[in-house]
Amino acid sequence: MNDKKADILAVAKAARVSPSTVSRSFNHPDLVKPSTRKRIDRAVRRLGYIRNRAAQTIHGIRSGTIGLIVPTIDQAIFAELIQSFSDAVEETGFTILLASHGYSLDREYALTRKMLEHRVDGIALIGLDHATDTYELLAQQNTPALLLWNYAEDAPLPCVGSDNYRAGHLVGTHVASLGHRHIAAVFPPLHGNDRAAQRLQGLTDGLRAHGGDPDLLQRETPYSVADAKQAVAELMAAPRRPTAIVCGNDVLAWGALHALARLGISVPGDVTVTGIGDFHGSQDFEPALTTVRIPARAIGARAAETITAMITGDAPAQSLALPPELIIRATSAKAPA
Amino acid sequence: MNDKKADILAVAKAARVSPSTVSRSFNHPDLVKPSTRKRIDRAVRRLGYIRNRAAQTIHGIRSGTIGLIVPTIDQAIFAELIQSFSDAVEETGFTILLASHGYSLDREYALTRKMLEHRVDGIALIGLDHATDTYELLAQQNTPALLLWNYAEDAPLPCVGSDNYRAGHLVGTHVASLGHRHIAAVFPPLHGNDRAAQRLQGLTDGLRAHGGDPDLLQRETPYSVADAKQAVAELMAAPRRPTAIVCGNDVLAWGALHALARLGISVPGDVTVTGIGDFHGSQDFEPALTTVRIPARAIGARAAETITAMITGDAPAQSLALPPELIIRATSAKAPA
DNA sequence: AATAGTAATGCAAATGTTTTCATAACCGGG
DNA sequence: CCCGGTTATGAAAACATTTGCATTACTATT
Repeated sequence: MNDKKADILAVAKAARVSPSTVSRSFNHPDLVKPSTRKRIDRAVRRLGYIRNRAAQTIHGIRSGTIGLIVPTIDQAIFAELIQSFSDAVEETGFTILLASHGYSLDREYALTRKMLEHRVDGIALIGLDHATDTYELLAQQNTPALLLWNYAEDAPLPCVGSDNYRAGHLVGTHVASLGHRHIAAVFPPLHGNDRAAQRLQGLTDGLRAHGGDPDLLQRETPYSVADAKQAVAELMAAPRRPTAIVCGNDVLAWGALHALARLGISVPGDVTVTGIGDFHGSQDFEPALTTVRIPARAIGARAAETITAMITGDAPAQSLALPPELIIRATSAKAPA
Repeated sequence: MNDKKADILAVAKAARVSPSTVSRSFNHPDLVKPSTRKRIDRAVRRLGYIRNRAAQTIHGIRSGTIGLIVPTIDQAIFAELIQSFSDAVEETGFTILLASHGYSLDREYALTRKMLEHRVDGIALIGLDHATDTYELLAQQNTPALLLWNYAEDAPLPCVGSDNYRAGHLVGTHVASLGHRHIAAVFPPLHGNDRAAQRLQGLTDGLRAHGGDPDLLQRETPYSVADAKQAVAELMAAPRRPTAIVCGNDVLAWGALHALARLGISVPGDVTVTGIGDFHGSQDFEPALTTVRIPARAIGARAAETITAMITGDAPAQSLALPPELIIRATSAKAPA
């Protein structure tokens, strides 16, 4: 109704008390007499007053926001992570300031700055690999910061996530132990994506660890079912077909599976396919996908706990490893003779 | 380095100018002499000063944030929408304050309040169906508000999206025109989800419009591949099998397709399957999914344009309809005789 | 060299809260 | 009825900026 937005002074006047009392009635209700509190509440409702967090924030009071900077939102797995992080964080009253940088570490730096301008109470980044500027900025501003998704003992900041090297290693040994020797790796671009790079490294080490020196064909593919499908179709058209296709993530694996279905190639009879991630849907794919489970929901939830604890100072910053787990389903089998 | 965070006064002192000049050097650089600007910049860098948007905001300056409240993030289609909205919005310098309410309109109201406390410059909600409290709040605070995803002429606020009734209608007439008479509708829960409800209504109207009174079996299923797969498996075990399964969205359709693959039922030979949404991956599914395209990316981008225009006052608020489009691929065919 | 005009800067008030300290109101006991 | 002790409230300073107005410093013109 009123053109000007109601402020605490207007409420005070309407309730015939001082601004201080109104403020107290919000922040320390027990300090104000129930009857006046009621009067204030009525005034608040009548004027449609909404507290101004910006004004509180300049008093050193927490802004109630946590910055979350991700490479991209539009990916099954990050969506799941963001969801669980956001849920857990909201429970403690925080709101998320979200931004995505599209795998550019420079943009990530700029976004981090912007988050700090907004005086977020904490900030979470995906992965371990960030611009040194970003690390310096975070260190200097001493805003609680947390790395999500990856885990490494020697990370420069506390981190909550899975060891992606280990995830790759798990599929490497699995595939090698099934006797596969001609293997194609279908991975997303490695640039600015430490997760993928580590998985690939783990994979090759895992394959080698099992003895022999398997023939590993590497194939870089954008993150999409369509691209993976296309890539695998080409792969199978080549003279020397791989007997196993290991994919950098489940989406790529889905693409591979569709390509093979289209070509009438039997999975896992003729070729083995594996993913990494265990996204929604992989379990119920036909055939069900063998993959490595990265516990996205758990990571989001635990990360939220960790960062809120860092903010409130309730607990010291503490890294947390949520181990990946090999899940053998119906797309992997012994290599054909 | 410094324990206390640097403020504009510290910068002013370090650059031996007044705070006003520092402020101006940020906001109206043309008003300050290049040489002093340089001096200030050096001081800023040396002290690691970061502007405090909270302090600016209480001057009526925009907060530079836009609130986005969605039912859930962890869904292919919303993730895509959030991504494109966020990209477009970031381009104009805004940052997104994100929250999800899990299909509870009460929580949505509470979140809206919280966003207003943060003094977002604008606020976007998904769908047309909201608590009257929410509408009143928005009206009273006269914060620019926008409804995303759905389109309706008579919406109580400007909206940018697709007509979901029409989307349902498109598949209804398509399926009916193929001669199907025994049809199963696999839809998510309708409660608090006007999109799904409108699609279903459109579907039944579309089916009827084509003459005859087809036998429509309705089946409510949570939003997941697993649940849909299960539901369709049960559906096909029943004595009287449907010849077409129309799904409320593509994820459900994927589940249906997997169930049918598992049962060895031919698609589209024995049964037709349709989705709604045209998510990433539907095109490359094997067989490729017949669906209705809801242009999520376009909606996000146009919505971002619209709301930033509302905020800056550059253009009057304007609803925008992005029409859904029937995409016939490989999962739909004439009903078997 | 004085002056007008402009460019650059500083001063101080204002923004919407919270909080410390001070004061006023109240309550029961002597 | 007064007094000590709570309990409830108010006044004013503080928070980190921006901005209108005033002032100072230049520049160019006469």
